[in-house]
Amino acid sequence: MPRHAQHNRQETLDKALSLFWRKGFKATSLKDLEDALDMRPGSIYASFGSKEKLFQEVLQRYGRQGLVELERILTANSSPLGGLADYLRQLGELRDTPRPSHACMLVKTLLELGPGGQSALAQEILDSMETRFIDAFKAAREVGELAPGQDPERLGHRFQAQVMGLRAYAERKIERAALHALADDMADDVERLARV
Amino acid sequence: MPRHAQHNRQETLDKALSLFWRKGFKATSLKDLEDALDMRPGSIYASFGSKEKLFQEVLQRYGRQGLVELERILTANSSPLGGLADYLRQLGELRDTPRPSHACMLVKTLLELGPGGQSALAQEILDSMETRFIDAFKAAREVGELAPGQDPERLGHRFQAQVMGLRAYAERKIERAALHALADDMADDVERLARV
DNA sequence: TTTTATCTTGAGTGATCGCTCAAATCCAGC
DNA sequence: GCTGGATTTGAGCGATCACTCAAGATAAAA
Repeated sequence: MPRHAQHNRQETLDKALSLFWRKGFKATSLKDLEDALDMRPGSIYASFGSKEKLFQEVLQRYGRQGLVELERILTANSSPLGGLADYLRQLGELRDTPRPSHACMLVKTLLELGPGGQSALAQEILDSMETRFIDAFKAAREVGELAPGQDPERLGHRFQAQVMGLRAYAERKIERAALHALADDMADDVERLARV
Repeated sequence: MPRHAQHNRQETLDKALSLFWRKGFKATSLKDLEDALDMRPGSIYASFGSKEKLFQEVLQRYGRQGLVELERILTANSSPLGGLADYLRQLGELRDTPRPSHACMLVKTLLELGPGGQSALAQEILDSMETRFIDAFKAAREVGELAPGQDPERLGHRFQAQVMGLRAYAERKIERAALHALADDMADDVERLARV
């Protein structure tokens, strides 16, 4: 009996993701979304409830993709420190590919909406990322790759701050090569943690 | 014959700075400004021209204050690398004092308004900060504090990215002590560049 | 073909946006 | 006290905001 939905939910979320990532939450108007999603306001609200709920769903999607990508890189390298270094080097290639924004959407959201309320989900996802970084440093210690005096928690916080800085830096008008150099310097420092 | 202005321009700019720094450009409405500045729309527009021009003027003020503060810390330390390390350690105290936001207003602006157009001034000021960092590293090299193999430009980019990351990190719900530890770790690394 | 449950439409809601301007207000000089 | 020129006021402008809902469109079931 039912008429089937004309829009694929995942594709629609990807279009919204691109828009929100580029313009931020407040600067993205319903009009913008109508055009990008090729949906009229009624459909958007029937599907997602509100602009805010749509944004949360988009954030979830962005976060899940980011965590998957991180996991991919870490498991592709048998060395935990090497995996973390690879992750940084890959961020150095940010400017090689067109993207809605070079900065991290989670950080953009955190800075736009403040530490409370609406950006709570962004912070949760950032916490997940950081936890994964810390786990990698713990793995490095257990494998004997990391000097025993090093604290995985502190290294994880530090790594997270570096990633946030690198990606915010990438949002500036900067040359491709300079970003590569910056990311490589950071990656080299991570690998320098390995005891020789 | 003229009636003298009722508002002090610098004090007014400071109030606007607090608001814009906390809420960002788009989320700060004229109504917010009217309340915070205790001015009616006509006065605001007579004094500053537009919301955008007011924001630019506020950015200038923020940038100048930041550059002065950086200069103060660098010149207070006879060692260039020590001065840069001090700057980082002082950022570790961000959460000890109440502020409109713990994140850097220039980075918030860059991420909110994108790399083009309206945030051009924010990028210029970030460039000035970075140039000052690079000059400090150059000074360190000339004093013989820095190993000759090190490139002041790259170190400056790296330092800038670290500061951006640290301050974005500080915007998260994080404990005071954790931010101190993070800043100290970064500062120690800068001082470790000194040849022993 | 008709029915029916679901999805989509888009004109229109009240609220708020940045902003304007004629009138009111104010104070220094006469 | 009066007057002239600068400042301040605030009602209100058109545009846009997020959002609603009655009506229309669609396709599977009867």
